[in-house]
Amino acid sequence: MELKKRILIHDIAKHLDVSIATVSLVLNGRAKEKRISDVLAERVLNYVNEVGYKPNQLAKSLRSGKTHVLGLVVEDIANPFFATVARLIERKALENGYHIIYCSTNRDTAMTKDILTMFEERHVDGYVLALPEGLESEVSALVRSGKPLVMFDRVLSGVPANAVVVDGATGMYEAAQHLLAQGYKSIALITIMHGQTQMITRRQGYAQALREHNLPELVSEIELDQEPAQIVGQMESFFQAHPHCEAVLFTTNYLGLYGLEALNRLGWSVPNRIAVISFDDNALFRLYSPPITVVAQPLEVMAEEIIKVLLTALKGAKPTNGMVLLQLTPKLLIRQSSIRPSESTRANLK
Amino acid sequence: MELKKRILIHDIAKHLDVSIATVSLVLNGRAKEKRISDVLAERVLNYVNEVGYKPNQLAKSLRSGKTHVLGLVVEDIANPFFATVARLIERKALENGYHIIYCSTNRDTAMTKDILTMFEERHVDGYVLALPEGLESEVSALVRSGKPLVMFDRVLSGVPANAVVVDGATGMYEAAQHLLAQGYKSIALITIMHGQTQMITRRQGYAQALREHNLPELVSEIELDQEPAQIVGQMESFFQAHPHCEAVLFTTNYLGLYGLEALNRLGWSVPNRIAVISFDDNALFRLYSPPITVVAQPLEVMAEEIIKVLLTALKGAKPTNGMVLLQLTPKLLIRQSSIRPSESTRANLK
DNA sequence: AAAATATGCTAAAGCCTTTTAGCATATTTG
DNA sequence: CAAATATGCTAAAAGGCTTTAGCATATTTT
Repeated sequence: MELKKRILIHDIAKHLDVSIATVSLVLNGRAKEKRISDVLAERVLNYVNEVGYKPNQLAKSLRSGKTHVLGLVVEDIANPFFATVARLIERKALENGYHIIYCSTNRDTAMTKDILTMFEERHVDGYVLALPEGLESEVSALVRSGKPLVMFDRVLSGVPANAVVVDGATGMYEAAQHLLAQGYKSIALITIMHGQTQMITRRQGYAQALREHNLPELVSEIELDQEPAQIVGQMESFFQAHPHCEAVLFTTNYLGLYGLEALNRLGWSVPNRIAVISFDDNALFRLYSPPITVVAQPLEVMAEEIIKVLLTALKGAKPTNGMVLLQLTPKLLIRQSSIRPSESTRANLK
Repeated sequence: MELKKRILIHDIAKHLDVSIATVSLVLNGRAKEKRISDVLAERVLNYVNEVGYKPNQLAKSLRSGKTHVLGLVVEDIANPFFATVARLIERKALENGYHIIYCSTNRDTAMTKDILTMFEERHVDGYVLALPEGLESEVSALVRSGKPLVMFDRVLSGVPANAVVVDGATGMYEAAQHLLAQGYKSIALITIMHGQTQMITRRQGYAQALREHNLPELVSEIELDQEPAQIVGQMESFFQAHPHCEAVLFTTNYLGLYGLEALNRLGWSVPNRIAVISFDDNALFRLYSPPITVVAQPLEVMAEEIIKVLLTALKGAKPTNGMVLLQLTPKLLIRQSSIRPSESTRANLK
């Protein structure tokens, strides 16, 4: 009833009447280096192929210290931004023989600390991290330990680590300028309460644009640790409290979603009653009526660079090679939601 | 410059002047069973806590054969359906001390075969699988090997494995009935070409509803291995070729998306020119104008049941305990996109 | 022709745990 | 009081691989 026993390197060696070491060396491409004759190397390879021997990865890892697993930490794998980046990273990692083990933090610092510990226990070879705040010392320690590591989307302030981020300041600045150029004066920003670096820079872009035009800021900070319905409600209240508001910028895709829902409920039509721009593109924004103007992040490039940095660190032995800090430029995709209607249209709708 | 050496079980034993075995047994909760005195057990636990010793998971895994890692295979982690299920599974797995390693298949059978092999090499403790066709023998072998395994979303025909699926036939039947009840006669179905089981049953539900009303089927099968723009184009052609079509059912969320884009381009307004229902709910459908009627899958329950089945198999020793085949009932969420406009409204728009 | 070097391979240590068999000593039983 | 059983713990094997030091033999150098 038992299936045939798993074949071991020992069996290969025995059958070919060579040593285990020889088989191992050949299998790891160190035959030349270790002066195993070509003919023997080939004999080994052939037999291994023939019987379909696959080394036990656990044993390999235990001995070599390499697991060929990358730890991916995102805020929420169900968020299209992270899901898409994860998908792209996954593909490129796989192409290079690495597997992904992932966890969602849900912005919970304590839980994230556990996740990092678990990843360490599991001896992941490298880290791809989009972390909540409060893990500065942990990540610093990781960096110091020399483990390949890339932060993305956001960084931790004061932690000198490789990072691939998007220039949210410029992105938001351009978005705001686009609104200002059309004569909008009362432009709101809806952002989150946590001080993640990417949110701060996005807000700065908005602030600078308004400052240049001597216009006052109008900002709502949303506490995310509440039910979706409450968040929508909070936004409704905000809009109601600012009936003069003509345009609104959302700093993330999910805020944009909640915002659209809030505007729906209020019956504020877009863009007639209010213009809308969100950070971070996705299918919904593209297909919404009207299509939503967005600051699109270059996801593909992002994933590519993340993996590139990581692979370099994984291969290159140089420990203190200096950090890579890559700032990618987002792209304002102007769609209908931010185009000021003609006066006649507005009048019609009054 | 070097950080302090990682602490080993050996160090613990030495410091406490007990054997390694004792420490191991205590740490694995087998103190009682192996008659380690309570006082010693506590001494061990205290010291371990004090110095923060964490066993090397690789060594544990190698020795015990358990990795506490689950392999998750989905069609595309960037698809909101899979991303959401992944998120829910992840949470519950973590609660039970399991980590997730995942891969997207992209409907590529050959690549998926590799993925399964890799998972096996990595000695995952269990599998959660939404597979493309063509892996019947591989999965059968896995099942026979006794590895805990749950298929979800779809099954492989003829493979007797645990499975958690959604009753797409009933879901689509009800959706079609809803349209028929409103007097729609020419109802199209847009589905994919591949013969995945879940797609087949969804189509059957549609077919049965039409049959009961003696209405002809109107089906378009989309080949997914093309560019998005082409898919949209194909749907446009389909609609143009069937101008009498009054309503359309999409069998997946992404088909629904493409379909909405196609209808947009054609200028066919929903639901005035054509009623729309899609399988599988998500934020876009909820927020779209008009909101799209969907056959919503019970994602939370799904994830819960998947993990429940898996954990039972992981704990329970019984190898041939019989298979679990769970069929969950989806829910028709009627929104505006499938509500037949009054005659006057229609006339207005003519 | 002896010494040095190159060639081709292997023995065995090491990675860090878990787990089994079993050794003393103490207690109970007949 | 000897034999049986219980108690509390440990030595050592096992898990499957990588890697280092080094052993013969063959070839080249002085």
